[in-house]
Amino acid sequence: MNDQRRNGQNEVAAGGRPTLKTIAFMTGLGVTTVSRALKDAPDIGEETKKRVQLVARQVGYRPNRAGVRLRTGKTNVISLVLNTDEQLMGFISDIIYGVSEELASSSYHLILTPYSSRNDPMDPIRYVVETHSADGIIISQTEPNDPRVRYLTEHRFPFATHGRTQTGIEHPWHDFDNHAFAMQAVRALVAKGRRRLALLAPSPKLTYYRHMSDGFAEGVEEQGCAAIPFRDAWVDMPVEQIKAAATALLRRSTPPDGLVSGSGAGAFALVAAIEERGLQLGRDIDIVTKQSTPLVQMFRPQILVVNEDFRLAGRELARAVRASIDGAVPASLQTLAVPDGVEAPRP
Amino acid sequence: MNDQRRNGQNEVAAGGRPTLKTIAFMTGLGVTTVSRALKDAPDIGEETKKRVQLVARQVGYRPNRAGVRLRTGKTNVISLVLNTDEQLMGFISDIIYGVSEELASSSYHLILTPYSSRNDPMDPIRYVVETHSADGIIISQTEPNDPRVRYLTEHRFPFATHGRTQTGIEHPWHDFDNHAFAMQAVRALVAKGRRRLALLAPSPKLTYYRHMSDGFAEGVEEQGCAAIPFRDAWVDMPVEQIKAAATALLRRSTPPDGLVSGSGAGAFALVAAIEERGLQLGRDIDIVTKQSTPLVQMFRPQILVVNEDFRLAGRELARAVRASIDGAVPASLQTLAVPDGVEAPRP
DNA sequence: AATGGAAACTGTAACGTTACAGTTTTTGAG
DNA sequence: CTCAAAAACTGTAACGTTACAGTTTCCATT
Repeated sequence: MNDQRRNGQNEVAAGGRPTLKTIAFMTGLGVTTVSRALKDAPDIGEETKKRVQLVARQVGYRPNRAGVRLRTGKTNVISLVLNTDEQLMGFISDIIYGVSEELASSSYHLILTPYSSRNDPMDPIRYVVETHSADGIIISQTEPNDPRVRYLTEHRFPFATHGRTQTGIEHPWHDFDNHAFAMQAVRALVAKGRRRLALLAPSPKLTYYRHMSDGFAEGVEEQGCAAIPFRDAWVDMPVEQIKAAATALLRRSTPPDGLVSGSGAGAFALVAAIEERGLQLGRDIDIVTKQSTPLVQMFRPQILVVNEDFRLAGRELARAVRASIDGAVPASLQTLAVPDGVEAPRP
Repeated sequence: MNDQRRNGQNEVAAGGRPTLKTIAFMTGLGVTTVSRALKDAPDIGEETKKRVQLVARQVGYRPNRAGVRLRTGKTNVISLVLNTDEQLMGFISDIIYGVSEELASSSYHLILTPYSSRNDPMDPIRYVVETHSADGIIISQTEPNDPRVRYLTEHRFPFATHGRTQTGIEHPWHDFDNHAFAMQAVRALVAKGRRRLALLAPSPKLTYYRHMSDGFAEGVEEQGCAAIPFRDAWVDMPVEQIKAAATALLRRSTPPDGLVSGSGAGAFALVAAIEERGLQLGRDIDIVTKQSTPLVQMFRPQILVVNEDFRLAGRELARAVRASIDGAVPASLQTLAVPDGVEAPRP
């Protein structure tokens, strides 16, 4: 606390952590030389570099982030912007873990920037850009005409999105091929003899709503079967509501005999509605669902699943922002995860 | 990039964000005065404070974090240390959201410090303390004799734990009363006429394993019914394994007629095993489970649930570290969430 | 009119780092 | 032997902030 003695030449940084000054004193070199030696600059002698690096390791030197940040403006931070109103979105933790995994081997720290739907989704974005509290941003829940993408592009602020946009802007993104998923799902259901299909899609304001809906429509067209509209239900609403909508759907005079669910949680609601109605999975009706954890599948082995790997998404997103920060061109930072195909029911 | 013109007096910070210097120039005051005026110091005139604060608002001044951090040593960051190997731990995102909520109104940023079980759980802790990359730490998965708690206490580094310890150290924590949960569960099952009970508990190395097991034992004793050991299965293992263990349990010559599950995911595995065996929930057997999302309950309305609020946990933990950083005594920063009681089956 | 002291304000230095513009030493070409 | 140039190294300043030690101004008291 009260560090009385001023150690003029600051030898070993009385008690505190070692700094460049500490190493400079120990090696008899200048602070600048030490700094440059540690970053392997070309104008420092080989022998000197070795010596400096050895001493740095011995004293456990770690550059002071505040010093670097103040001097260079680089924060070494990546911000993950999240909507904290999400219910039940368990996969968020997988994305976070994926991002963490990818950043672990780098000098980047991961910072979470939350926002609530009650506020403007632009708020957290503006905050990060204006205060420069990170070098790059990862955003999710991308919309076709996403103002965040426009803003970040205009401000030349590095970012990557989970999901594509239709802004016409070339930006870094990672996405799951929901078009392919829906088509595969339709084909798998038709292969099981199902002819009247319905899709539990994502919220219409998100970009991938179109992808999945289009894939579904294309599959139905290709297979020549019927598409039954699934009204007023999206994968990201509370499961009770999905269940209610599914119950209504099954009560129709001509109910579907095949369902496609855009999320694992949604599948639970569908199964619940189906069984409450006295129907039997695999006999009267079939479900193909996306899943990120084997929960549904373990529970109802008859269910058909397509796996979506959110950890991978996290890794790809982190990789993309990093490259973007390093100046890579956006077009080279777009990756699409292609689904493995529909997994057959378990024995 | 190449900012040629040196603006000696730095009026409005050529293009960049405003700093104290900017405001000093605009008000004709000294930088020190501006700094002190903004933090409402006693030796600045009222009139001056008003003027400075007005100008600061007008130009959108935000203190530069790197500057503050370098000068004062305060990072304004709180680190949440997470094990990224966790499978299926959807509630993690709720804790994160809770922490975020609590920090949103403060100057703190939330940073995630991940680690893998393949490494030493001490690594991330040491990293944060040694590099001082945060002012406080939140840790979870607390063990009875947790070395992290010892280390942080020895280093006088502010922290809060999700779960208690048996270290004898007074430290800030938040916990759910798992003892009470287990007792309530037993009573509810007995009230339904169940007499042979088994508990799906957490991993024995975690502190709350004892709490839950003891509560269960006490309830069984109180109600004078039988406890059947649930071997080799814990709530945090893959659901397939839990299901397998549950299946084995139900095959015993004297199977349980009442089950207590320490997690919502675990309950799914139990239901799966029960139904696969041809038993019917609510008729042949009952389950009481903790849940953080209404997934299980919506799916099987017969199930009895006790709610655990992880957002609340996140908020309490954030509050505790914050207070700890501000110098509050640990004993005043310990909160126990008492369960609301067993929720009756839905109609 | 002198003086003590409170109130209001300010300049300097320092936190740890790196860009820049040198300076010294060594090397080798002529 | 000179001298230019390359190699190796260094000091200063600055990033934005705040602690500290002043300094100035003004007013009440003697």
